[in-house]
Amino acid sequence: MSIDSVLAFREKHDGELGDAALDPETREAVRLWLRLLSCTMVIEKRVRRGLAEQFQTTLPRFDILAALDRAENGLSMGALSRALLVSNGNITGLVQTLVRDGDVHLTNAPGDRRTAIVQLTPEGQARFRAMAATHHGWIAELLGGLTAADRAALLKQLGGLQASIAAAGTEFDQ
Amino acid sequence: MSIDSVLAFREKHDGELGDAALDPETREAVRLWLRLLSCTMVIEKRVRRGLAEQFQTTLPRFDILAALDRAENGLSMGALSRALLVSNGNITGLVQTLVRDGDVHLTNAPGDRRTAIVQLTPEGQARFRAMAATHHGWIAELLGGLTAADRAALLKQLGGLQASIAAAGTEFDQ
DNA sequence: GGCCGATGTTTCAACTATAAAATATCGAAG
DNA sequence: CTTCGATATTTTATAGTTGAAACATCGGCC
Repeated sequence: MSIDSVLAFREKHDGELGDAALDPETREAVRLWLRLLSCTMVIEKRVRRGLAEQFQTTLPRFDILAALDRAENGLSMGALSRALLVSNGNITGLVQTLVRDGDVHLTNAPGDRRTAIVQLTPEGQARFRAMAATHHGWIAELLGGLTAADRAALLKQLGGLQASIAAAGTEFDQ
Repeated sequence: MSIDSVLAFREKHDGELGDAALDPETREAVRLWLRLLSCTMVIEKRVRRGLAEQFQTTLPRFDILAALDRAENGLSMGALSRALLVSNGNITGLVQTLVRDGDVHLTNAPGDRRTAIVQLTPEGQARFRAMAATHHGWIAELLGGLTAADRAALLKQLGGLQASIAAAGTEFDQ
């Protein structure tokens, strides 16, 4: 199945929720959510496939390397977990495989024997930067059909969505 | 960790990719992709948590029920796989648990003994519709901070993104 | 010094997910 | 009819993912 046919299918069924009586505002919100999800999943699939085929690695491993490359002096397990929005236990397993492969190494945080600091090895950093360049190319390709103005507008609207989500989140907390 | 802090972290690091020399257009495209991913993941997490806590079910199972509720006369395994963008083998396992729980049943396609047709049972449909109503409420809540105009604009822009992805996809195919 | 709630990490069971190989059936060409 | 490429599904091996429980350590408080 091509990416085309996926989008065609999604588009065809987009919004046909079978909800007899549904407030139009809610209906539109759900429609928006389904489209957001569809876009994300298709791009994610493309990246996942590329990482597997060209670099024999996986997206979660790549994500960890990316987070570590951004951080100057490594990150703790907990910080990685929060940065990538995944559970603590998940990070433990992923970091173990990265240690095995020589991409990262673990040290103790000075003065706190609980926290383990994960850092890129030089080889890990080199491997990551090669992958990142290719990865950025895929993204540029997938998003290349939009004009720079389109991309800027979408970025801004998504910023508004983040704010909306955050506002809903604070309501839960109270 | 609250949803707030997730977004705060993502926002803080958004775009800081550590890529020394990177074409500004590509850099912006990657920034857009990260923000898209962040929004999707946070919403998905909220839905996943709600389904687990309030209905003791999971997002993939809900997705299958939703696809079947949309389709009038059931869907084949393959059609479900394509509709949900997941692998065939995955569908097999998920449908098995839904059959066990009495939400769906399987019949043979008339005239083709290869294809199995999955259909909602009356109980499955009733359970799904109750969940869907609550689900729509969560979405409306998370997206409620946007104006109707914002949502419409975002929907349209994401349509453009789908077109861009599809265009990139056809290039791969050739 | 010793308790003890809070914090950081790992372990565990259950579930999702994929690609590739295996199985079953179809349908048409000979 | 029967062979054979194509299609639909399941099986298998490997990896990700979660929440909750278990474990380890911290840091204040008495």
